[in-house]
Amino acid sequence: MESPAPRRTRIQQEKRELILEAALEVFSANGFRGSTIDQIAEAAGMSKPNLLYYFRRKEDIHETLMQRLLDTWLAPLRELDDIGDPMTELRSYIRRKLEMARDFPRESRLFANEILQGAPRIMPLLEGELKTLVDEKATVIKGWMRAGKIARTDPWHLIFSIWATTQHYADFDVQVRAVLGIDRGGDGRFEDAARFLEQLFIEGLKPKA
Amino acid sequence: MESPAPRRTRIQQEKRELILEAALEVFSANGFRGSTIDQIAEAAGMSKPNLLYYFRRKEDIHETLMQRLLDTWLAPLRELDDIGDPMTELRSYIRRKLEMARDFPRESRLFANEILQGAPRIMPLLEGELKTLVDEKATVIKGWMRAGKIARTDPWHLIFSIWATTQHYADFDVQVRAVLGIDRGGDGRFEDAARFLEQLFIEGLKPKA
DNA sequence: CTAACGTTTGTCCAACCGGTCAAAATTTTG
DNA sequence: CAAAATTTTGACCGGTTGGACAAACGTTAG
Repeated sequence: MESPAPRRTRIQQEKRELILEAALEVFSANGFRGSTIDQIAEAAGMSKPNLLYYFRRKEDIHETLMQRLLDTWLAPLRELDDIGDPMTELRSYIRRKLEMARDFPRESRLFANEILQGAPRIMPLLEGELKTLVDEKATVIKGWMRAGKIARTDPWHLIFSIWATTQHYADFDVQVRAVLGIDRGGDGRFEDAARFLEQLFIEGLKPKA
Repeated sequence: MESPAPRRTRIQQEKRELILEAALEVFSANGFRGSTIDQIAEAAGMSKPNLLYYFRRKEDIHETLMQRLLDTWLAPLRELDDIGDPMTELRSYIRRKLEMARDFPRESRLFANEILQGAPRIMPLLEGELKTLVDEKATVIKGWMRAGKIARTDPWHLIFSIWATTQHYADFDVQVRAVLGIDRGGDGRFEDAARFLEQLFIEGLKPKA
């Protein structure tokens, strides 16, 4: 499956890292087809042929980026665990996801771009790894519902709604800022969002009687 | 501002419509830069020069599409009115938005694509028309809160969360279907989503004591 | 010093893409 | 029918882009 241990020098590691950082910047702002190798090379401070020495094809950069992305992107959901108090667990999950939207908006946009285009390069991962993980967590949530800890609803759509509301602040950032205006669209918007989402989900999921 | 009444023949009207329909299909699937005039022309069943006879530049097609889009896209929010019961109004708004995600996913994706790229072509509209409309509706919602009809929260973020959760089912459709799997990812997913969102928002916004 | 290896760059190419143009085909009008 | 106006197309152009390549540069080890 994977190229077996591509044995790389320290310089290669560093340069590849530099390129990936530059590519994340460029891809997330312009999409895959909207980005050129030249742009990435310039952002990484090297010539185009030099960049192509480290990544043979434009697609290779994108692929490497996507693979790394998925791991870190799903980390918060993996942490959602059965041991703590359900409401607390959900609140932390929402907070962590919102923090990721705030701290890693480029990653969020890269991912959104890929899904919007129909996920041509990561469809197997969605149907495999992602589905498995979500199904597993849905079972956990169902347990909480059966135990009367949170209100009964559809766990899958609950997860979707958390993804949607939190990632919205990364993917639709320009719209959020435009609507909030100069005064309310500053750094405080994430705290406002956190307060609102916490209230919405906590109240919306309180077990009924 | 606008070209004054471009006096078009019936054929021109029809062909332009045909092109716009084809362009919506192509743009929403590949983004602006990811789409070629040839693709659109082929989807519209005509040659590239012929298409360029009706729209001089690729950007003109996109611009026309975006202008039309915004009107229909904001219609549900415009309908949100002060006269009815607040909870009923909000529930209808959510339902209408979700129906739009179901019935016009291409429009939703076109819009998402534009925002993701930083909204280069519609920024003025976001800061102008859209912000004005949202501010106006936020005032209405604030009135409901003061009257004790719904819980007190941030009206802007409430609107954002409705946008995010409903449009998610259009923009991230492939992911939703991949995660739900064959059995649960069929046509019923919108009804499940409607039920879940209704519960989340209704319970989450019930006035406290 | 020099051979070997890894790195960097200038140059080039073929494919693609947005858009032009003039001529041909078609439709409309008198 | 014939002239005028509109619509359609093939051929073409200049700029961009992904990628190839060989030569140059630098570094390390014998």
